[in-house]
Amino acid sequence: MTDARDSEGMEMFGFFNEVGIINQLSSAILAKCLPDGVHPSHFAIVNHLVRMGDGKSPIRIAAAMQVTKNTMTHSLKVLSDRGFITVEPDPEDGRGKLVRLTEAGRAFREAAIRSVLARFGEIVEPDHRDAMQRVMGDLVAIRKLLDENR
Amino acid sequence: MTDARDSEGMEMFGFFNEVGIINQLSSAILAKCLPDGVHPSHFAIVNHLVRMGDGKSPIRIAAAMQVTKNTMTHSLKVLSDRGFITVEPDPEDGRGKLVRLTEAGRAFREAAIRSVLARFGEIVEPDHRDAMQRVMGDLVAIRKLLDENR
DNA sequence: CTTGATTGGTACGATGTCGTACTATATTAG
DNA sequence: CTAATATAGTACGACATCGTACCAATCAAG
Repeated sequence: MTDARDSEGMEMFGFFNEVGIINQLSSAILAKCLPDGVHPSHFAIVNHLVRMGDGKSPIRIAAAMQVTKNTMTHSLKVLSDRGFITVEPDPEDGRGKLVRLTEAGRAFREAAIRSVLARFGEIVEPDHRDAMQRVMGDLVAIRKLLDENR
Repeated sequence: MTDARDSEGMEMFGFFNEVGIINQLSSAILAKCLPDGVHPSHFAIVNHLVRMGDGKSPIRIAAAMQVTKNTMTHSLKVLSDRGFITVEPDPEDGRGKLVRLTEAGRAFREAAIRSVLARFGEIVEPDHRDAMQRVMGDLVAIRKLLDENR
């Protein structure tokens, strides 16, 4: 293995390392803004249903959230127990179910977003907003690449 | 809440979302390149010890890996059971321990890096390497920001 | 129509990570 | 020197996630 190859590889490791740490730290901050027992992944599901519309099947949500259907079954149970969603059989497909938001779910999302934006507003300065905007294009390209090679 | 603020917030969500997905997909790819039972976080510990030098305490490694000391205790047990490291009492501090790499640990790291670089070499093209290099500076700045506001 | 293959969902166990609580050692204050 | 505090590590339980296995319903081939 040549030195050139080695350093190329190390650059990739460095990139994924930074991404991992940013993900971990941002998730931790987000978690502190949510009620006890509500995980960032649960918030992400509710947020997705508000933005993309509810009445979707668990497996479609799982695909959108990039988790397995097992995980989605578990997460939906948590959200259902909290009263944030309802899960009912799909009348058009005996195998499927349909997930719908409740008013409590929408209210939870509103409150969570207010809390999270307030917290990140304390932390993130205009420079960093610019940086995020600047890198988005490249990040999306890299995400798509990895997604295609899953 | 104004529309302007809303879109700013959504941009931040978008950024952290992309970061989360990239982290998840890259970790999944990395995991497939490692022996059964060896988690990416375990590889990261061994890699860190090779690059930064071993003979460190668990708590220092935990800080470097951005995990709790609980998690590090567990991970070190896995690595120790595999024979990749040794964990011995620190002769200079009765509370502490010192972690050292074994030859098997170094060999494991070499093999893992070869395997991972080969796999990513199949996937990542020069465009993407450039993109990673391009965004590194901004990512480091954002990571440091979050780290300071932990 | 019947059979085989595919798909949506669940059950169970394993694992990584975290939070709280605890022990043992070290450090500092008085 | 003694007492209070801080630090390193472990024990235990909780939880999100995954992989394998499984069931039920749909779809496709004949």
